[in-house]
Amino acid sequence: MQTDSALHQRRRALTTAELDAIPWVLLLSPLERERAVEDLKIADADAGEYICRMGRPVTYWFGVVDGLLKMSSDTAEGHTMTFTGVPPGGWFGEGTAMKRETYRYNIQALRKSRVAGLHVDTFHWLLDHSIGFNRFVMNQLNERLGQFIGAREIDRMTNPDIRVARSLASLFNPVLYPGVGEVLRITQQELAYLVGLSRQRVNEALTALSAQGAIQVEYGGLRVLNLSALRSQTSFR
DNA sequence: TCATTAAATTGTT
DNA sequence: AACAATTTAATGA
Repeated sequence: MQTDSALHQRRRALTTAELDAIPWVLLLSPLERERAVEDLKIADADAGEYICRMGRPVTYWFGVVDGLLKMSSDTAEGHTMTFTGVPPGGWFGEGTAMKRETYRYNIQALRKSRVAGLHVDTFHWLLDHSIGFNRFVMNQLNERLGQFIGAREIDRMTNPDIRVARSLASLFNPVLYPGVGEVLRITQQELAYLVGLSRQRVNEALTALSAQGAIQVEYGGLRVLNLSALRSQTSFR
């Protein structure tokens, strides 16, 4: 398996198309943008590869350009609990980057992904100079707080159909993951890993949601037809 | 560009 | 966990 230091060695500069996939770049002034873009690096991560690990010092603020990542944490009992998936357009680690602490979770690529990184020093420089950037980060923190509260409720749900629906809804969050759009590229196997269910059970849940008209199942992805229906999924069995 | 083949993903038991 | 059916990606003429 590749280590995150190997990831560092495979960095390169970004193409314009990749820059377009980064939601906060447009919020910067030309000067700020120049400095940020200069520092931005991108790397390909293979499936299963770690982007960052718990306890390691924060060196980068990361974002997903393409692919799908898994955010998880190792508990004291030795178990691994999955927090959430991170689809394209998602940036994470701003809380720990601000405090220059160590990562509080593991980030692992669920499939081959392209990950962008901004050095913490540049992250702080932007916080000190750019109002647009501050707005983005604040909005990000606020939105994620809401998502984590929602995630606690999801964990309490025993009904798999609801768990799948609510987890899907958070992956389709347009504020946190603007790169997703109408169709989320995710296989049923990947979703199963995220939700912690078998692929069969996920498939069953997706069929049910599809029958309700909330989503449309496609090959290698899912299309949202009714996001609020996914969010407000309650017990019906 | 098209046809063939391999690989990935899905639906079902 | 295993299977067949379907879809996509890769290959090479």
